[in-house]
Amino acid sequence: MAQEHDRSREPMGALGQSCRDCSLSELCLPVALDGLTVDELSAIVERDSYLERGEALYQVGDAFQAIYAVHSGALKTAELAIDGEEQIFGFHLPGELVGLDAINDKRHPCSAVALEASSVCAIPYDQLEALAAKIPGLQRQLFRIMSQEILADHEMLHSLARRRAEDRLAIMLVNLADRFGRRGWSRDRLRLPMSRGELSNYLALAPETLSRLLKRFEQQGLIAANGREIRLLDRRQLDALAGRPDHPPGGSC
Amino acid sequence: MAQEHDRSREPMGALGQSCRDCSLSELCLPVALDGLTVDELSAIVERDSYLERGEALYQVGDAFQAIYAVHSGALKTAELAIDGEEQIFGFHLPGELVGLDAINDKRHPCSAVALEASSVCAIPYDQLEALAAKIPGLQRQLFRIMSQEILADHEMLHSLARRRAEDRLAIMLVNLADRFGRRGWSRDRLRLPMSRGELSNYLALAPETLSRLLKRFEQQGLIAANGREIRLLDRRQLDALAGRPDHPPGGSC
DNA sequence: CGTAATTTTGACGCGCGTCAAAGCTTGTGG
DNA sequence: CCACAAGCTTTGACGCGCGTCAAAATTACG
Repeated sequence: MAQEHDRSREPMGALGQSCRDCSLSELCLPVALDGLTVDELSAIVERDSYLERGEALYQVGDAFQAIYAVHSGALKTAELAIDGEEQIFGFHLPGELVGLDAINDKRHPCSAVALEASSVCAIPYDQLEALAAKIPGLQRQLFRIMSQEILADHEMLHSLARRRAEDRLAIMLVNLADRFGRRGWSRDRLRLPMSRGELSNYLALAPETLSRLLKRFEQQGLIAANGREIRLLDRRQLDALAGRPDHPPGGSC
Repeated sequence: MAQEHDRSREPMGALGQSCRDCSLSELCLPVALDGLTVDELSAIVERDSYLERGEALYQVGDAFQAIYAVHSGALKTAELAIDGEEQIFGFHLPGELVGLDAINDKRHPCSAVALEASSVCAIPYDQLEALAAKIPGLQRQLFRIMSQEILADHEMLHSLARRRAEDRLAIMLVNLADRFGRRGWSRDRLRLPMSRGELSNYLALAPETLSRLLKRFEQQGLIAANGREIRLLDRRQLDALAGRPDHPPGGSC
């Protein structure tokens, strides 16, 4: 549960199915909950369920029963716009939570779909709420996580709305690198879990524009791209494009 | 998104200074908390503090101590971008909460400034958290409010990012009308609390573009604008532009 | 290995930002 | 109560970033 320990580059190490150290880290991480709490939390968490590429964890309008912690793989949340086009709301990497936006009206406002073979833990919301009422540390932690999501959304919101395409891509790349980095992967080498089309969709760009930008970044020596493999070669300049003077870990999106 | 109960159309009724029914309505409204809870909540809420136009409730980086419920007037939350430009994150109308994005790292990530003479109630966060631990209904309510904010942000995010200027303005107008409407004001006649510059800033438009759009909307008979007074003349068409088939209440921004 | 889907490349056009300047407010001091 | 200044808001002219359309090149997958 400690942050930033430099894990092996093996995705999940030898932890296998146990939810304790992987998927729940978002809940346990920032302020270490004590062992008893973690045990109680583990007790209500349902065993991993597996999703194939393209399989939905839930659909728009489904009744809200649980929030989910991504264990391995990656998900996208999306809805269909009026014109029938998919609109991607966010990507969810291992260790992150999905479904927080459904608490209010007890229905999922978007679908969650696996980008690749993935596994997730379900945390039944009723029980989580009850447990949070019993354990102040957990309640606090939940408030923090939600606050963090609100903040990250605000930042993404304004990045997307008023930065140029170039900046948005830089923001996205360092954001992903940081989020993978937080889970123990390399901070300057990443494998994108989403297609170019999905990425451009999320960034509100035409796929063509994204393609051209990646090429330009490569020509400028900022990155090296090979399919979904991306290496960040000039982190300082990318950070500058992304509008951060130094590089504190970014928010989630 | 709160749900559509039809209150009296008088702005604040005769409630005067009492925080009980006005500023805290966001906390009490959707699922009525019982009387005892509301009393306990009222007990920890600090008396209204008044802000003049342009006065800051808090600044970027200030220590987080309380969340605030807008009682009257209106606030904007904003930060200064790298280039020195102000970037407006959101507007906060009577009955809405400000400061939820500061829970996570105990510092305000943006400033909150009064758009006009305003009054707010401070709700000390430590005490709120303690009370929420004691009263499950309140905890649940807080989770709901935060979830709602996350959802509303997601919606605004994608509105701003991938809709045309025209659509964004329509979205904003119906959004504001709904939010005022929820507080008992007219749903087709509103007085903007923010300047054109602030509105265009929030919508990520040039002020000139906003001006031209308003003119066009007027020529098309969608609205009647006179300074900050706006009348929505063709709600159906505005909803269509905003991308809603019918008009469910919009999110907050 | 063939077919479909994805990604890349090029040509072109439009929406919206930018610059400049003219109204139009709002506030302050004489 | 008017004069002048310092905003705001509007209007017009112009250019560029990025979307759109079309087609080639590459990759993914049965």
